[in-house]
Amino acid sequence: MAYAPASHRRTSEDRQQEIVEVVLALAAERGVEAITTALIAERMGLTQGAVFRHFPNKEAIWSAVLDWLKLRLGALFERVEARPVDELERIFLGYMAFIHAYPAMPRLVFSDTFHHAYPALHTQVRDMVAGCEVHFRSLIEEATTEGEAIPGRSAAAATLLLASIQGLAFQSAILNLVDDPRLRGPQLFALWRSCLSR
Amino acid sequence: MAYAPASHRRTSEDRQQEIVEVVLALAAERGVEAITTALIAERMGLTQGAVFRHFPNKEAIWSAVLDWLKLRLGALFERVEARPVDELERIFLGYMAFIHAYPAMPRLVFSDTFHHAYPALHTQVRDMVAGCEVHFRSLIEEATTEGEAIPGRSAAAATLLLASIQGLAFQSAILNLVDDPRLRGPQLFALWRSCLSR
DNA sequence: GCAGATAGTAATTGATTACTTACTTGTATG
DNA sequence: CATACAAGTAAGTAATCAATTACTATCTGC
Repeated sequence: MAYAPASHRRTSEDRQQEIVEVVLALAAERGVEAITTALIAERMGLTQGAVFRHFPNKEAIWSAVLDWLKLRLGALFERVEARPVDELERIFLGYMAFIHAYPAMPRLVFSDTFHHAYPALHTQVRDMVAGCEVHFRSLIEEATTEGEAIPGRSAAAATLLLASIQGLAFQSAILNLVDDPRLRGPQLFALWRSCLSR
Repeated sequence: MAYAPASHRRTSEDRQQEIVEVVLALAAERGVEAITTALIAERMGLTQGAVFRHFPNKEAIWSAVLDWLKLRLGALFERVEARPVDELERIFLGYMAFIHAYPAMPRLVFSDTFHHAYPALHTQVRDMVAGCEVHFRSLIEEATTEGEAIPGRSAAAATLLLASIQGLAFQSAILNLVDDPRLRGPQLFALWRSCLSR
């Protein structure tokens, strides 16, 4: 009777992907806090209860969103440039572009609420960030062996690079203090690079 | 009958200060999300309704907490060192100490929830951060005129310094990835400084 | 074409939480 | 000492929201 037409009926797999997309869009538009199962359903043209046909609970939704983000961000870390410093610049600029395209990511990652509500997801995020720093450090050490960076600075340099990414993400996605982080990227990376080799 | 003894009765001014302290402690222990008026009251040995004798609503509580943080952080920006780079180092290390002492600050400031729920407070935080960057930049320009920094880098250098503070605050207060940011401070500042003067 | 299985609805539930209201007690002051 | 006010209680309210339940329509494989 008041049922949606047949075309509205999709597989659970499709709906799961759709929910992830809707959550990313809603987080970008209205923030992480605003995301309720009712709002997700409304965006999809479904009723609130239908959401729970595709995910057992809200934590599972966040987990799927996190998986999606990890997949996308993970692609950024596949080696492209031969020279390690070029590779670091590519990743840095890629991060800026990602933050710009998906403000939901920093908003989710910076959400204290999120980390307290879902300890398992908190651990995932922490491991992701820690892994990123390790990757930076190994690239910097590679640069050191090639004579492009002076020795003994790789740990601090990796921390500085990672922290500056996070700080810019905060200023962009949370504070709306910088409209497009991509514009700041090249200048900032150049400055960071100057403290590597001198 | 079940009333608290006379000693428990205090002035509203005292209670306001007490509520701010309790909120800071609760945010440090259990995160920003966990803070409810019932929990605040419990910590003070009062009933939940009593909280609203001292603040008209929850936004006013957050506003008072923010005022307290601004007062404390503001003190950090009073000029102490003669040489601008020393002054920058003092502020940087002071920030690390503040983050360590009051994890509630980054948790509040990074909270997307907070910024969406209270636009007026969001603006205050944004202005605080923007002001901090301006202050950094003017100190760096001062260093430039004294020949301690090469020209044309003040804006990027200020952004890099501020962003690295914010990134470390995130790693410390949200991710629990670094136990004591004060230990990382000197090394990071030294690295940042090296890119000022080349 | 029929028998599951599955995606959907509609309504409800139970927990949480900011805020209110009516009343009570302590305290300072003239 | 009386009294007015300020700080507190106790109970309740209205709204929100994740999750459940009982039922229904649609698709798919045999």
